[in-house]
Amino acid sequence: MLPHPFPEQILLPNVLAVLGDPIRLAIVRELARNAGEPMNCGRFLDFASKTNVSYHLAKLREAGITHTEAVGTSRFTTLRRQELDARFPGLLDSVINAAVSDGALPSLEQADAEA
Amino acid sequence: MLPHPFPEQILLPNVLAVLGDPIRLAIVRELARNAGEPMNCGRFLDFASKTNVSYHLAKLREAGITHTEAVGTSRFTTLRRQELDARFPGLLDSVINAAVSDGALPSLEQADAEA
DNA sequence: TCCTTAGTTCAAATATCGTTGAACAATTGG
DNA sequence: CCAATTGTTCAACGATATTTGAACTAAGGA
Repeated sequence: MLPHPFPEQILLPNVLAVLGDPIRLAIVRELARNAGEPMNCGRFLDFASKTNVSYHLAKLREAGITHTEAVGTSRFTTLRRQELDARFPGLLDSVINAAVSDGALPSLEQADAEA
Repeated sequence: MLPHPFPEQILLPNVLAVLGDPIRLAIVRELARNAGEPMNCGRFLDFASKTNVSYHLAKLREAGITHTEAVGTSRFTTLRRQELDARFPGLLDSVINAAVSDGALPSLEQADAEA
């Protein structure tokens, strides 16, 4: 459907550069928080505008960090955990762990707890 | 001497963004290859021009990834391993491991073997 | 069919980044 | 003192990246 890089096309410098943005890091943390549950674009509207979230999700997908699938009018995004782990062992875990304990990143935790 | 951020000033998005550059990643890999041995700026001239290496080393230092100390006319740079490990456990290791097995990055391995 | 929902695409503006050469400072050695 | 070595700083340029609003597509429901 949407273009996704093959595992061998996923490049370390690009992955790091794409993760090196607060909004994208917040999205990745949110994707990891309830691992496996696919999330649509609207899930991240607290982080940025609709059009901007779309831009950042495209960056994540093009870097090979996420997988996005169209279902109806929605697009469900998940982390490409296994592929990233195979290509760069331990990298995603350590980034997520660091991001989870980073109070400076935008978060949905609180809003979620209230729901 | 030169300005270095304190550990609590080292920010995850910035660390990732700074690591997300092929030249800086090659420098970090080189610093890690013979861990502990401080290296001067000239050590990296195969990666970029003198002025450009200086620029990238400053980025690494300002992000808190490296420590640079002036000795005579040279400046010796090392990785801030312990501080980074304490702040972001496993991150540096996984990045270095991934970088080591990345044939696309510029390398000094061959030149070194001949020496 | 019409309207709403979900998200993308485009062009434009701004900002930031990477690279270069020239000029500079500081230390070392003859 | 003079010259070579080591590396930084500066201004400039070109290339990317981020952000925005407006226009657009596609699917679903009333």
